[in-house]
Amino acid sequence: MEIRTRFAPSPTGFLHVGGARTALYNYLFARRHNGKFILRIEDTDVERSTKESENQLIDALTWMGLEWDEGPQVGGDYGPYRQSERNDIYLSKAKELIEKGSAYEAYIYPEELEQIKEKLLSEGKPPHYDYETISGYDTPERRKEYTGKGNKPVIFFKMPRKDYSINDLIKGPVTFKEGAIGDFILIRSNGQPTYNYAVVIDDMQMKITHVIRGDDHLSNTLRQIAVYEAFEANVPEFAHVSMILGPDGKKLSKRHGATSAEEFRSRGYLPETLLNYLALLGWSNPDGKEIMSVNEMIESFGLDRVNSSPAIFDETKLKWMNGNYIRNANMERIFNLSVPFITEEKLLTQEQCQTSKKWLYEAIELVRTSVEELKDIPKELSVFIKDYEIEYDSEFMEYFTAQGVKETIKEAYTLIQNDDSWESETILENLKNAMKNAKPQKKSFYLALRKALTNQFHGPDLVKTIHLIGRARVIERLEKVVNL
RNA sequence: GCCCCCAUCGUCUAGCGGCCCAGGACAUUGGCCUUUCACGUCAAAGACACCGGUUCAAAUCCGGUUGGGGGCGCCA
Repeated sequence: MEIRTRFAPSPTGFLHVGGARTALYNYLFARRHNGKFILRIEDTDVERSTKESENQLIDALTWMGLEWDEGPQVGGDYGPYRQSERNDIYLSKAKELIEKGSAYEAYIYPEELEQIKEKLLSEGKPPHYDYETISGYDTPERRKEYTGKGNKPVIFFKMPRKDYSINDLIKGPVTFKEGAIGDFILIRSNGQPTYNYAVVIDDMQMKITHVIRGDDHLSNTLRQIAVYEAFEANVPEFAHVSMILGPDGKKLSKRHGATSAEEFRSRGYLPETLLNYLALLGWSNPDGKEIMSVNEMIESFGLDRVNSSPAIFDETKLKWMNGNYIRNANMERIFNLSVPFITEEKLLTQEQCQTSKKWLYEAIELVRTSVEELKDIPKELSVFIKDYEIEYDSEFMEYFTAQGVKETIKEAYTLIQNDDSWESETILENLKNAMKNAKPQKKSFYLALRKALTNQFHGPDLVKTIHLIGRARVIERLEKVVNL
């Protein structure tokens, strides 16, 4: 049988990292078994769903390379893949359930439901609806009055009184005792299906074999299997992945900082970083490998190695991993990805980036070793670009007045002035030659020189830095020190 | 209140009864490399929540306690 998984987000915001991980696991599982990965948009909540966030979701998924075989944009044999376009299906299937005696219409108002619940709660009883109570409102007069106002009846599911259990692929056996929940709504008064109903209809019709989703849906599973059974349909396998928590151990939310794939993207995270990190947040490769390509993940992915305990989202490791990927990625790609950050910071214009591409390329290649997010590239680059007022502070003077340093800098100044080639190799030669006579302590000389040129004591390779700052500015700055 | 889930270094995890006085990765600390910083590299420190069982033997199995998370919507 073909393995079919789905990722079913509701378009009510950005793509949360938890959702991204769920999508990843679904994708990996499907690919691992040569199955299909389906994207379905769960937009039954007309109030909160927006086309804009649907597009955002699709963008983020595309950015991560999580290609779906069926869904919006690509179509498929089991569409439509947007719940808002499947209303008649939900309605007709609900009618089926009514005929089977598993569901019933109710002519009740939301406020009345609320009252029932409050009353039960105040009596110390669980706030569950049941047919006996709800049908009490179903009188001929009531129907007339209710529909007279243009209302459509709400359709309730009649929850069977029995135990249910599943064998979750991650959690293991889970049993829900009889009476855990009461009757629940299938179709709202606005004609829209509720989540717990629509999911089942869709998963059934889309022939989903494995439902891999967040832990927060575990309790919902009870309702859902009841609906499957009412249709006498096969229940899919379930795999509930644990939540992602913030550093304080609470469910990861916006107050913890960046939580969406988009935010990480805009900070200069590479998609492979996010994918790799998220894969490891709850799953481990059998041979302990940590840095993995998506293909390597596909080859070794299995639900049996997905951890059942919640995980804290640790940006520290994410950052390290991104730095690692930035250093090892193709340089041309890093160049192209860096340009937007550079122009955004107004460090250089788009034109400048292209006309001095060779120079910029070299500069980025040099600073990429110390960067963890691409958004830090401009800051690192500024030392080669901006003009500095050099402060000849006491620390500088210490190095500058050290034995032989001043003379060597003078000598270097002369040699550099006569250097027309301006290649890193010749710059290095010049510096070495400059040291020959006065023989300064290497460290003092380089430190003084660096400070005189960049106003900093730390930075990337000095020779390359000199090369990148450019001959004119180097001479200009050297001139000042020499005349000190 | 009721139901469900979870519990190994600070963090992510390996471990599925003896190979574990618990292994790896990030972070931390120290060394090396180096003109500095970074990278890289080597090393150190650092955990089985607690209490009872079962067993010749438990991080691993069972029960309880505690702690954490999720759910109990005409949200998904």
